[in-house]
Amino acid sequence: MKSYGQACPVAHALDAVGDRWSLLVLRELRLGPRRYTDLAAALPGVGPSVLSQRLRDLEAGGVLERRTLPPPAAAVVYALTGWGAELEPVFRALARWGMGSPQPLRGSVSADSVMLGLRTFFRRGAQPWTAVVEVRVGREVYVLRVVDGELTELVRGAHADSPDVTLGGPLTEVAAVLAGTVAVGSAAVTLDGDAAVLDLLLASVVRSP
Amino acid sequence: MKSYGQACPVAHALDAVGDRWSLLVLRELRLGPRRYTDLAAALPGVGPSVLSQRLRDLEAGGVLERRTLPPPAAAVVYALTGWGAELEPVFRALARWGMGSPQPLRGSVSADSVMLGLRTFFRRGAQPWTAVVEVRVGREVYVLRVVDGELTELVRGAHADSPDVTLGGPLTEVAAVLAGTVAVGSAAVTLDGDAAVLDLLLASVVRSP
DNA sequence: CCGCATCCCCAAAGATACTG
DNA sequence: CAGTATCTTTGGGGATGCGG
Repeated sequence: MKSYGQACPVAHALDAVGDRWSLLVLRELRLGPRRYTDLAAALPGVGPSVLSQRLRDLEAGGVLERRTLPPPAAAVVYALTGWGAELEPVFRALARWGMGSPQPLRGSVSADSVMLGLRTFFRRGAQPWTAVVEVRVGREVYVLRVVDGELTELVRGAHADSPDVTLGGPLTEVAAVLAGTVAVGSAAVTLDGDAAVLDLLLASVVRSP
Repeated sequence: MKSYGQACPVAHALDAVGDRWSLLVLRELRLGPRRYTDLAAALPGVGPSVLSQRLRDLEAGGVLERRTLPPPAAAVVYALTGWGAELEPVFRALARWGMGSPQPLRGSVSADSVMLGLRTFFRRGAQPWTAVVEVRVGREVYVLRVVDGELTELVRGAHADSPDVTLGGPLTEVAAVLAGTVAVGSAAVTLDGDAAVLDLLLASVVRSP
């Protein structure tokens, strides 16, 4: 796409990530590297040519990088660069603004989306706590680490450290629990480990302001 | 443009303001309402049909509103709605990210852009201060109000209150002064009023972190 | 003038098929 | 699995023109 031709930093940012699908591709990488096929599956309607075009543009723009994993994995993954990872405040601001929409959100919900909601609305609470929480939704596994009340890590995939608590269940149930809509006891979810840690987590997710 | 069809709040936000030119149109409204012709002039390359299309879409989406001023003005202006004004954190995040680009910003600089840089990087300092600053660049006039160290207002156009200090001059000179690149004394700018207030302002604009 | 609508042309997106 | 090739459709860029 053509550049806006303005020195304004907003225009410059949009030159880099303003194309259709670009920010959604990058959103998919917020929880870790993904393969081409994963991206295509997570972005219904994108079309293979547009996706590969975006991946090339974003790589050329220094926002993401293409990594070829060594054998025997022998797979290609796309990951955010340092500059790309700095888009986090942009995603937070966009997500908060989108949540405040007068019109309701419609469409399908993904597991990633549920987990990223935690990152968007996580607030450090009054008393610092430290824990590792594992969330298993469908066949996806996520790990989040809180150190001194700060969310320091939220990634897709299993983790080296054993979690203090594990929450598992179908997407809608886990989403309801994490959104605070349904209590843990009355939802069709499994809970292993320290239930108090999960309460601390839920208390740290503030969606109102 | 077609919806992304995802319930993700980021996707929903992009459904509303993700079209080409949309966010730049809204950026033009951050400092106050503008007319169609002003928008067209501020966005070189947009084309009248696309601009009016965007204005209609954004109005239908509840992001901006079309106002017909009463006679004798009898002009049409476009202004942000309440929800549209809440895009401010998105612009701040995008601008900060754009400034951190590994590639240099190229293109033309506008007076609005210079003033918005102040809003993007303004930080409340250690000691609170209160003042009204007027900036005259070219034939544009801007007024910014600081109350207790907080930037409470930054608008285009003259203001009712008389300013404590007025900075004036050509675009490049004023931009250099406000960016801290050039000292006030050695720039081709005029300064009327309390020079200490301008120093306080410049000290409140922190671009590094 | 200001605020668009129309028209034409090209570039980009969507969809499908296919290949190293 | 990771894309490319191809085709069709849609949308953007640019110029002109018209009504208020």
